[in-house]
Amino acid sequence: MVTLADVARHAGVSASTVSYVLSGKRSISAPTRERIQHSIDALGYRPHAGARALASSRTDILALMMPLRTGLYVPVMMEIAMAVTTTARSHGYDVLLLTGEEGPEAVRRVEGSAIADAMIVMDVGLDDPRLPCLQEAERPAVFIGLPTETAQAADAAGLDCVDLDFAAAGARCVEHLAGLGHTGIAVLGEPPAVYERGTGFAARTLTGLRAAAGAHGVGLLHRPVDGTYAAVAAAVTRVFEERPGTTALVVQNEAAVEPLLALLRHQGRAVPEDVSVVAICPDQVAVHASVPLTAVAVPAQEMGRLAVERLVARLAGEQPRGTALIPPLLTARASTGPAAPAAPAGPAAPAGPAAPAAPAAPGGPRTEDRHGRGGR
Amino acid sequence: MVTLADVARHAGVSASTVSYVLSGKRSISAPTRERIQHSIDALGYRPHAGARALASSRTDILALMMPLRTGLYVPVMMEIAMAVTTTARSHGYDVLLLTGEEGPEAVRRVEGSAIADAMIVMDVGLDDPRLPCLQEAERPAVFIGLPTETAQAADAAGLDCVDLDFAAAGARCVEHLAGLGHTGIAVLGEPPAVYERGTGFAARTLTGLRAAAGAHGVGLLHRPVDGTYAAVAAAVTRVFEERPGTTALVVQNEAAVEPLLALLRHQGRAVPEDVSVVAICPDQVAVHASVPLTAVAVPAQEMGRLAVERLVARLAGEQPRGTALIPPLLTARASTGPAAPAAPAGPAAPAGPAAPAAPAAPGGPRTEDRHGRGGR
DNA sequence: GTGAAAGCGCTAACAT
DNA sequence: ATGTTAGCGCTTTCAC
Repeated sequence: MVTLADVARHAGVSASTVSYVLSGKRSISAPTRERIQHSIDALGYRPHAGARALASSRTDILALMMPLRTGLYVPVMMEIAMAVTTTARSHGYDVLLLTGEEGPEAVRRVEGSAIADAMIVMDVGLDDPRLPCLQEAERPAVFIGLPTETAQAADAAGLDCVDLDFAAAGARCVEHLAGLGHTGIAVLGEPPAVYERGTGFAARTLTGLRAAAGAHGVGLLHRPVDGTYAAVAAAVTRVFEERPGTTALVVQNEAAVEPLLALLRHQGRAVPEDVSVVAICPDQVAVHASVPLTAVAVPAQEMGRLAVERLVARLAGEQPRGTALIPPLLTARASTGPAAPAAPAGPAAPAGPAAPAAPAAPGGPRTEDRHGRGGR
Repeated sequence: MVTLADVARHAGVSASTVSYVLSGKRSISAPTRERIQHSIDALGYRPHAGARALASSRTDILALMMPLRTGLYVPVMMEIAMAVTTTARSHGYDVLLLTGEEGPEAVRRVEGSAIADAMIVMDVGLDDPRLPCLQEAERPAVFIGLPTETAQAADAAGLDCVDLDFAAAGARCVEHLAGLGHTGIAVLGEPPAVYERGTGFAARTLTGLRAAAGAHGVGLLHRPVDGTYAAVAAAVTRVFEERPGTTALVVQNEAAVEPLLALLRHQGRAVPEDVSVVAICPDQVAVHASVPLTAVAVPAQEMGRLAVERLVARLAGEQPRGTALIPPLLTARASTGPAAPAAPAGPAAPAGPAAPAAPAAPGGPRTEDRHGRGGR
C-alpha cells in the first residue's frame, strides 16, 4: 500500500507538505506542488480513509437512513437514494446505506462510532423515535419529510427538513378539479398502514385536500387502499355507490395507479370524459401510465439533492436553514377534463370496451398548466 | 467522546484487556469481563470506526456497486440492496452504496482508500470494465450476475458469482408452455439498451429459450421492448401479424407486464384461453399483476443474501466458492393454460371486453407446479 | 514556504 | 489471565 510517507520520500519533501498539498490548507510553491502531484500520480497514492478519519475526525461519509417499511413505493425511495449518492459524490462524500428497522439504535451507532459525518433521515413519522437521539447528537441531520405537524414546529425545533409541500399539493389537486367544474371528488390514498404509522406526508396531503374542498364547496371522500387490483376495485366501487355524483379521483398511491385505470376501463368509465383522475406521484409514473396522468409531481430527485446540499452546508459550519417545503407543480395531461354535465348514476352502459387512451406521442403538443405555488 | 482508555481507567484494567473483551480474541476471566462490560455500558462506549480501521485494516464495511442504468427494473435492484444491507448487518457489516457510473474508477477508489473490506458488484456485463481492476485488487468481490458467457468461464477466472440460472429459467418457460401444447411462442424481452450493453442475464435467458424451443420444436420470436404501453403494443401487434399461430408469450421485462395485460384485454385476447403468458420476474410482481402470472421467480432477496454470505466467508479467509447459479422455480398461476386447438388468426371478434381475471383470493387453492431445476 | 513531531483511538505482538 | 508498548497513516500544531 502506498502511504503519504512514500509520496513524501519520492518527492523529496516532508509528509506534512504532501498533506497540505492534498488539503490545500497552506500555500505551496508551484514547483513543489507539481513535483508532489507527480509523485502522487506516479505511485497511485490514495489517502487511507481510516487514518484520515482518525486524525481529522471526518469520514467524508453521509449516512442515509432509509427504513423500507410496508406501503412505501420503492422506486421513489430509490430515486431519492440515487440523487443522494450522486449529489454526495459531487461534494466528495460517500453514502452509507442504513435500511434496517433499528431506528434510534442506528442513530446511536453512527454517532458513537463516528462512522459518518452526518445523516439523512427518511420515512419520517410524527413523534419519530429517532428525533430525540438526533437532537442530542453532535452530527447534523437532515430529514426528508416532516417529523412535526407543521413546518413552523420543525423550524422551532431547529430541524433541517426537506419535503414536498404535500398540503399545497393536495390543495392544488382540488383546485384543478374544482376549476374544471367537478363537485364530487374521491381520494384513493396510501395503504392504511402508512396512515396508521403517522407518516406525515399522507396526513398533510389529506389536510390540504380537505381544506381546499371546503373552500371550493366540493364533496370529498377518502379511502386508503393497498396497491392491488382487488383493493382498488373494492374501494372505487364503493365510492361510486356511496357518492354517485363523484366525477373525479385523486390518487396518492403509485401502486394503485394502473389497477385503477384498468378498473375504470373495465367499468366502461372513460377517462377523462366520465371520470377525471389526478395523481400525486413522480412524473415518470404519470407520463408512462396507460393514460398520461394530470399529476402533481413528487420531486424525488430534488428532495435528495436538496437534503445533501443542506447537509454539506451544515458540515461546512452553516446553521440549519429550517424547513424547505418544495412548492407543488401540477402538470395537466390527458386524464382530466371538464366535469360531465350529468354524471352517470352507475357504471356506464356496457357498450363495448372503452378505447384506452394511447399514450400521447412524446413531445406532442399538449396543454400544460404550470403553477408553482398552490394555495395552502 | 468516550474512548477505550476511558473504559480501561473506569474498570481499572489496561486498554488491551478492554480491546480483547471486545474482540474476544483472548480469554478473559469472568469477573474482569463483567466489570469491563459494565463500564462499557455505563459510559456508553462505542469503538471509533476510523481508529479501528487504521489499526486493524478492517472497516467492517461492504461496498455495494449498483450502477442504475437505463432499462433496469428498480424494485428488483432495491430488493437486492435491502437483502444485502440486512444480511450484512446480521454479520456486523455496514454497506456503502455506490451508484455512479464511475465503474473501474470507483473500484480503485474503494481499493486505494481502504474504505471498505470487500465489494458486491451488480449490473455486470460481458467484458465488464471493472473486472480487471477487481482481479488485481486485494479485496474480495462477489458479482451479482455473470461477467462471462458461462459459469465455467467465471469459475476458471477465480470469480465468485451469484445469479439466477437465467438460461435454465428461459428453458423452463418454454418447457412449461410446450407441455401445454403451445407451438408458437413470442418473447418480450428487456429494453434494447439492456441487450446492447451486453448485460449477461438477458443474453443467457435468450440462449436458454432458444435451446429449449429447438429441442421442443417450438417456434420462437424475440422482441426487446421498452416498458411503455406504446412499445409493447407495437411489438405484440407485429408479432401476431408475423406469426398468427402465436399462442403464448414469455415476458422478461417487469415494466412491460401491465401494459401487456392491458393490451391483450383491449385486443379481446383472453388470458389464458387465447394467449398464455409466462413471466420472468419477482414473485411479487407476478402475484400482484392484474392477472396472476405463471412465472419463474427472480429471487432478488436470495441473490443479495447469498452474495453477502459468500463475501463474509471470503473475508473470513475462505477461498472463492465459484459461481452459484440459483435453479429457476416456475410457479403456475392463472396466466397459462392449454394451447387453443385452433388459434385465432387475428384479434378475436370484438365481442365486448374480456373479463379481467380478478386476482385470486390469497391462499386460495391453486395448481402449483414447482420444479426446482430446469433443463440445461 | 517547508519540516519536525505529537497525537487521533485502536489492535496486536511481546512480555510476564 | 493481564499489562506494556509499538505502531496503523494521517492531520495539525509549533518551529524555522
